Amino acid sequence: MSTLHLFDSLTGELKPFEPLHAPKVGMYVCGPTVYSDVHLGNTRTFLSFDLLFRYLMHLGYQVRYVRNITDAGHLESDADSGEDKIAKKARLEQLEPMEIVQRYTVGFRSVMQAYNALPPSIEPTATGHIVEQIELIKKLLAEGFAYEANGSVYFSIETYLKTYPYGELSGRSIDDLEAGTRELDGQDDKRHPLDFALWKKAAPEHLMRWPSPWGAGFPGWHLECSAMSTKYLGEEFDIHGGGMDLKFPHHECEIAQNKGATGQGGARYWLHANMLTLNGKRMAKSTGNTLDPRDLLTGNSPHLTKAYSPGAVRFFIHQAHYRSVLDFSDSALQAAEKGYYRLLTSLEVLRARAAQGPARGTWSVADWNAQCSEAMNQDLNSPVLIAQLFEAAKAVTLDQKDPQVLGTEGAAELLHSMETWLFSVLGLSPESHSGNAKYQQALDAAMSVVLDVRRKARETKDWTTSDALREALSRGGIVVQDGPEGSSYRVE
RNA sequence: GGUCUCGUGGCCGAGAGGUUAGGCAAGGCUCUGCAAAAGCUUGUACAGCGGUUCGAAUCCGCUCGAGACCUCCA
Repeated sequence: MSTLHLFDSLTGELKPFEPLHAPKVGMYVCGPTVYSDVHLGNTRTFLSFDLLFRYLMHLGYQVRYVRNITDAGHLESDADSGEDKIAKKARLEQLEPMEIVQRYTVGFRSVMQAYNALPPSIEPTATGHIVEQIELIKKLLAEGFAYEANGSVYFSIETYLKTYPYGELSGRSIDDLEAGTRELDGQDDKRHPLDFALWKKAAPEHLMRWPSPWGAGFPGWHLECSAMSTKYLGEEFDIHGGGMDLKFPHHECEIAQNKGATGQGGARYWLHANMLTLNGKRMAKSTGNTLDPRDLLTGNSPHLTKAYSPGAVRFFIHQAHYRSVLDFSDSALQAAEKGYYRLLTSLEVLRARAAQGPARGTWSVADWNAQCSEAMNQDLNSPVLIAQLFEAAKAVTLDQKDPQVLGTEGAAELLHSMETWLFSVLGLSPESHSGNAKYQQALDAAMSVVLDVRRKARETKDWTTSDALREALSRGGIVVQDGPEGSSYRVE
């Protein structure tokens, strides 16, 4: 029996997972900035952490999962003239900033729900924690890690370096970082180019603003996560997750803020989910190389040939390891969908299995389950878990011919286990291929009439009529299949 | 320019110093009026060039290629 190991970005190692206060686990994940629709890349990250959340609960942990909503807006640039992203969008659309926030927050939640991601335990907003952020700045000022300049407050990297290292998470040296520093306008207030803002003075036209001891302004980019993770999970907690692109500077700064204020770096395990690429390039709102997760469900995108179910998309995502770059393509998604439906069919076969054969079969469900756990324990290796599910499907097929394979109790256990892995852990939903029950009933009724006519034609070997009917139905998206026990149909 | 990651069979994607990943597609077979579906089965891959080793796709070096970060971004 193995135990859960997670890859910690800070040490670059696979570490055995030992919670600080088992069976409680604290987990913080950087959520979306709600100034536009989430794209499929964002979705992948959140589904990766949903998988972790689910697996931790599967292991019996009581997880407090905190995922923030960034609604205070980030600067567009580091310059003093920088404009709040949310405020900018608001001006463009002639809306209140909080209207933008509300619209995209609702959109984000509906996408997460559509893809069967469990809601986090707490979903705190940055604007709801201005007080905590101001308190954190006060603490950093008191500790000497921050300084005020012209109504703004900055974190001092030089001071910080006297006590702590900086750049550990991203593996960067100060020299490297300085080499990469660019000249930006309006940075006069900063003492050092690597310093970052904790509080920014708001320009008169800036819409999102709050009073503070340093005047009207708004919080810096990295502050909210430090403030909210500390508030809800403590100065030291178990897991912090986010997208790979947040590693630097966001998480690096977060660690510095935490250590500066509390002496603790925050999380003990830093997890980073890798990017989803489209056409070999990173999906990003700013470049337009994006795919809306909702479009996958309608098929309404130039990148798609058809609509997919949320389960098929999730299956596709979990067929790659969360730390690998995954390249999206319609054909890859189709391949995943076919495999996924095969597994669901196998599950239906297992559900319908007659109680026959011995109690235990020759195929060990316990061994199989152990292998599934082993896969997930290796840093959430969902691709291997899925490969195991196909092994189970193979056993189900063998069992159909020979009930000695699974046996009565074995089959029941396998069914329960497969459902657990597929639905509870991988977060796939037990979907029906059909839609609305009322229309399904009506269609069944109509089809039984048509198939009956066709059956009569076939009995008299009137292949012309029978094939014409099948052809016509096929054009309408109904596939008819003839089997030994008659004909069946499915909608494609 | 700096830091780093990756390059696996037709495609997607695990693994990893010697042992079958898995899925999809493709070929063959079974079934079948035909078709479909389903089942069985086949393929022997790890960018290139060197090196270490009894043995490397897996370790080291170089080359080529791709990507990420260095600037808000999951």
